Amino acid sequence: MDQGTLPKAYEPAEIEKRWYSFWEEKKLFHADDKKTGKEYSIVIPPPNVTGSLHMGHALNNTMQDILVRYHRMNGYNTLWMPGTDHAGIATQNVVEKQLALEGLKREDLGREKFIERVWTWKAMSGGVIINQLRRLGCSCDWDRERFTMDEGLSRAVREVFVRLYEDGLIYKGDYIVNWCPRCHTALSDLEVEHEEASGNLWLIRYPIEDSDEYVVVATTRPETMLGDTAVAVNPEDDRYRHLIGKNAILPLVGRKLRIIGDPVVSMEFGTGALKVTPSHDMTDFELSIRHNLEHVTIMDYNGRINANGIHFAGMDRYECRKAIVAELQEKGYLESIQPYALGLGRCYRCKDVVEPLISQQWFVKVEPLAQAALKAVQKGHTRIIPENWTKVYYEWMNNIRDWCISRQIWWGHRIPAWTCQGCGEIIVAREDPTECPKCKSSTLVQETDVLDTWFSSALWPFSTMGWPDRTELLHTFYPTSCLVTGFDILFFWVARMMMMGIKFMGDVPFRDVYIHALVRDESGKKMSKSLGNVIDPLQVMDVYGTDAFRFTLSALAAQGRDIRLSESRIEGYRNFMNKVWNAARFALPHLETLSPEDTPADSGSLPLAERWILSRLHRTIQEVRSSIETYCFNDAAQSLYQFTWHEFCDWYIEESKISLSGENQERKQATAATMRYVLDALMMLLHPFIPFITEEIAAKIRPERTSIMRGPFPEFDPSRIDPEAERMMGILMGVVSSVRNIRSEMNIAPSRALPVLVFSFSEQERELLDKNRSMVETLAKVNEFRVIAPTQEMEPLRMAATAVVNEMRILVPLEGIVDPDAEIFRLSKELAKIEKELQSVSRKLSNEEFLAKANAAAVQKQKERHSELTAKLSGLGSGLEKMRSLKSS
RNA sequence: GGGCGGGUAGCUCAGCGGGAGAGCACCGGCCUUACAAGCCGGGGGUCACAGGUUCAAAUCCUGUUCCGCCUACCA
Repeated sequence: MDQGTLPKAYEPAEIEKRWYSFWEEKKLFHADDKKTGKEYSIVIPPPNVTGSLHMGHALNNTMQDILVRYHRMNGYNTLWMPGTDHAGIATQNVVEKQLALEGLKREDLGREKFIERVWTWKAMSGGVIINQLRRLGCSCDWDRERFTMDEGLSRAVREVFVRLYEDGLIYKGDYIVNWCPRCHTALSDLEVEHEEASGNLWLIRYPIEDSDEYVVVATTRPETMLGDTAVAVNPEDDRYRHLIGKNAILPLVGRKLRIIGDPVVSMEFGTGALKVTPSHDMTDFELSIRHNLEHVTIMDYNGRINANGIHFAGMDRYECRKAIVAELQEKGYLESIQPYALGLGRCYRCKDVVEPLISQQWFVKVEPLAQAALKAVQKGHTRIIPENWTKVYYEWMNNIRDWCISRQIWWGHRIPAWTCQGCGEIIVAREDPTECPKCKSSTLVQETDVLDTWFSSALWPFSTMGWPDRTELLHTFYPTSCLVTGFDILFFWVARMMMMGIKFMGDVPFRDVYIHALVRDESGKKMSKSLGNVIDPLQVMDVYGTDAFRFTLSALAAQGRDIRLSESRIEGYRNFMNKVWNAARFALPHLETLSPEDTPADSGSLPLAERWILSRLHRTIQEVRSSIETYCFNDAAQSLYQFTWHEFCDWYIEESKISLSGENQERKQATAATMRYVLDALMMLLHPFIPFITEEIAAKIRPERTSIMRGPFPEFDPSRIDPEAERMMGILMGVVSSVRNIRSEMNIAPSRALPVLVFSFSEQERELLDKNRSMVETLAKVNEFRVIAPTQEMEPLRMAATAVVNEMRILVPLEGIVDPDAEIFRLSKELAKIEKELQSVSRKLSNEEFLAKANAAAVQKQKERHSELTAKLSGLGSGLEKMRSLKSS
């Protein structure tokens, strides 16, 4: 309670550090393995070990922390499972870059040494992002931290692979895949990023065998013609129908190409004739299966032309393109070149242009898994929030293609499959086999490929809890309560967790999936290093503090809309932290006289301001609770901001100064008790959003309490809702505001006290004003406050400014203070506004249909408005008239 | 090509059937001892455009247009 030492401005750095280590030390993040019946659990979307905290992480984890802290405060046994992802390609790339600095390639080390090197790297740098999450205030159960490559999780991966294989859901074969010539690995469809690029459409003449005719094909990749094995046209196409069944001759190469008819060929595009390159194009590959076409591979894994490429062999793909075009031109095969915007596929890791290539890969047959995952959402076992994403989810699940899970890299879970050198048998096993079960040969060669990183991530909700063992943890916390994630990994990750969870746990992995927005820069662009538009969350936290940052993210996180983050917004919420801090600085010294058990009395026996603030507080409690429970974090943040600043600080604290500095001990006590109660509740309400500052203040409010992390979160108490108090405070605040307005518009110095005269028809109102006169006097700086019934003579007031509140007429005598022109101007402006409003209300009320069809409450409301506006109009109107007549006399 | 989201105050965005809101910026006045990172007051918007439904539309429906994102085998 040493308010003297509280700095004037909130200084987050030391406080954040101190509280975080306190929480960890006291094990306050710990979840109990044992089931209590009231459980809440979230598994973190594991960030890449190579990662550094970016805005996406910050948003994602702030929301999780809000949910987790909220539930923990509400008495739930709450688990937030943390960990990191081994991020195959990304991590391998990082370490390879490091090696490159030493002039080495991974091949120079060999597989084993290289992997050792990656582990060393992980030990040194893998904890960075975890500590950054701590910095953000995340209340994860750190003792349980997992890594997708650790022993337990690797066992889960292996178990899943074997079972899927045994169930016939994993197969190996030669298929066309997306190949990254830079990373030397296959990529799944999802790992290819599509972008538009400017290129050309080359039109090439293919002569028809035994004729003078030729057919013109269109291509964006002329070099692939070396691998053509057919020409396809649409069977409906009158231009080409007669050619189907004939042969074309591949220019430069001389190979005979069958001309086939297939409906995939679009008649509108290009020339309507398609060159078919089964080994280097997805569509063509499928055509080749349908029409039983030969495969000619012309490119190697480095993107260079191989021996099938006649004299182009050895060239790089782009070099070859140039050479081919030149030769086609020279020999008269090139019909024309048209500029064309084409879709380019790039590797999501290294951004190199992906080549479709045929190679031997492992696949998961996903359709049955996807159908189950789809049904689970349809049946409501998992809710997707906001709902519109369910449609996207269905769409994808229905059009899903088999998942290529093998990657030709070294860092990852090695595929548990062996080929017997003796008989060729493929062995897939949980334990490393020593001999072939078929021919007993002991020369077994393990698959060199590793699994797609997302394969292990797909198991995350149960592998982290100890599966395949039936652990108590799984029993207690699976299915998890909620998954919080961005839509960018809906397919990569969420969909696959659904499939695997249902398959291996027999239940969905989470009850809710909350999909939040993306954080973009001010102009709406995705933040990326290459664009140079990233705002670094760590820097933001350094400058403005973690709480301010978290509150900003919460306040901006409206469902279904991306966040454009601007620094001024963060600054605004930093100011809010300061406001909270100073409210506490004000309040704390006044709470010293209270005993620990003092609480506000029942609302019936409290002074008006106390009844009012308690009523407002409980409305806020209700709003915050329901907003968090519906994932409307921005609404919760807004309610809290509004209540704290514009009700508690602007009005209640200001008003409390009167009673706190007064002589009435009982009144003083009531105010202090209420203030402590409200401030304390406010810290609890704010805690999930801004955990540090609230802990610090809460500890000063009640030093006997060690932490508010375990709650209790304030309960809504309907008996505190007091519409009458709200109405009466509304009147008083209206009077104060109108006097302040007159003062400001009339250019009267704030230091100058004013006399005020109020005419009210209502005895109850007069009593209210009379009883609370000190509030008006203090807050509006009034030195003489008279409240009278309108029957009494108003004449003594020769010149006064007029305001109307709730049918009360408020007069501020201005004689000798100010130029009447100013008042005439002010009133005219105000009257114009009211007239316009009154017009629209009158129009409604004179509309028979409105009266007949609108609901009663709406009509009643308009009637009330009408009388209020009429009173205002007449009050201000007569003020204006008087001002005018005084002026002219 | 298909799908989704969005166009509301100078900027960033809430609101999504009955009186146009917030933060920042702007204008005027205040160092009123919790806070100048503050206090008090103020100005500012045919809610993209056009139709329709309704007693009533920023809010619901249809169309147009512009922007963003996702997805796709038109080479």
